Amino acid sequence: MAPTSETLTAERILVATEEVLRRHGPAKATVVDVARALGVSHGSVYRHFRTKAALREAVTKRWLDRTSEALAGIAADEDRTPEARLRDWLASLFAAKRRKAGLDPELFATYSVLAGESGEAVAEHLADLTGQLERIVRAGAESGVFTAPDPAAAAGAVFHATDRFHDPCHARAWEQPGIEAEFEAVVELVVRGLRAA
Amino acid sequence: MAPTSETLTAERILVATEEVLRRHGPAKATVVDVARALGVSHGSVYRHFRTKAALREAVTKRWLDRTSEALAGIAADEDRTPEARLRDWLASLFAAKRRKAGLDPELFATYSVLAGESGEAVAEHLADLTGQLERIVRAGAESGVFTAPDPAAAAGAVFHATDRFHDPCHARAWEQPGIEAEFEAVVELVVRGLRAA
DNA sequence: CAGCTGACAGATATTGAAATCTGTCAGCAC
DNA sequence: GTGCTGACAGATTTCAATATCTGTCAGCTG
Repeated sequence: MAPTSETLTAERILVATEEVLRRHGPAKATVVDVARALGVSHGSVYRHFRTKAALREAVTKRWLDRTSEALAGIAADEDRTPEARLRDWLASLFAAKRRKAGLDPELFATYSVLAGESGEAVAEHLADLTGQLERIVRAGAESGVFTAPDPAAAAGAVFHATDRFHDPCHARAWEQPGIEAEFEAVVELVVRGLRAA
Repeated sequence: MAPTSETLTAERILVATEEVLRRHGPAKATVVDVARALGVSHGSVYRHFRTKAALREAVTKRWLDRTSEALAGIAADEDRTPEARLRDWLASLFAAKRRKAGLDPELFATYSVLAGESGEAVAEHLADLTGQLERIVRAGAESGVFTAPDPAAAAGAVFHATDRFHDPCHARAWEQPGIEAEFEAVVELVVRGLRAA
């Protein structure tokens, strides 16, 4: 790593940390590695992040936020019907997770470990995602195509019912044949459950 | 362990293995330990189980079968409505898992590890459970209270939609406050999804 | 003085030698 | 003969010594 002479910023540290995690994996990535990659002493890294855990959590947050952004657009697209948005949102979430897990399993495993450590960042991320779902469910309830006395609870139920297709602990199942059909069947069941009686 | 002079049977070995697993955990339980507990040489254990993996799989199978049996009664109770049976079945499965995980977390973790190793036994167990669900769904479809063109697929969807409440990888969530409400919301969504349109 | 360095203490990880385990099998005992 | 033993080879695990890492801070540098 060329020790560039730019100012050392939190941003540059995060980029370098991602690279170190990609190369070494979560167990072997050290703060010293990150400092070495940046051509600085490891003491300097601690000037920007109080602990190694904080650094890892910041990296995790960036990674999770990237997923949320792509989905926010679908949730907010008021031109489409709530059911179409819901199906698209769930399919996009599943596709994104599956693609990441399939393309670079080691990196995905790395981030899964990080996510397991970063309770706070993950909780925020999940709240963000169910918030997006709630927006769709609420739109459906208001236009009368969904029945949902409590849109927040219904959004949570939809999210949990599709856990198998977005929770990293099920990543191995995403490569199995027939997973697409399983996904379609669950989405069908969930959408039917939301529809106005 | 008293070296009883009874004949060495597969059954006795399995009981001893469960005890060793309970005491030592999955990582440290050895075939030598099992033999020592029985007061025999470890060569004798290999007379009944070809490999350590086979022994562990047999123990896992017994454990899984115990869960299935309790639920089979609910699924087969033709005197009750399909919806009542379905709700009861799902609640019983969740309650059983939660109780086991909460009562003795280490033992539960032990069996979760074993289950992760024993692909074959687990696949059979899952097929058994979805078979029970299919029986309930089919009864509902035949009596007209459920709409399910493909009862097997619908049963699979119900099972996967409730993954969060029976898959061991979610065990930590089962202790959190509000999990009961989450469960109720998902079951409600699923039951509504099955009901005749 | 603002930002960085590098040495330090205590905690954690690595390493390689020694101990234990898995799976086999020739032979003992009943 | 049937069922068990115990020694064995190769693989795996343990353990303690060694090395590295985390987090701090006094002091250097520009």
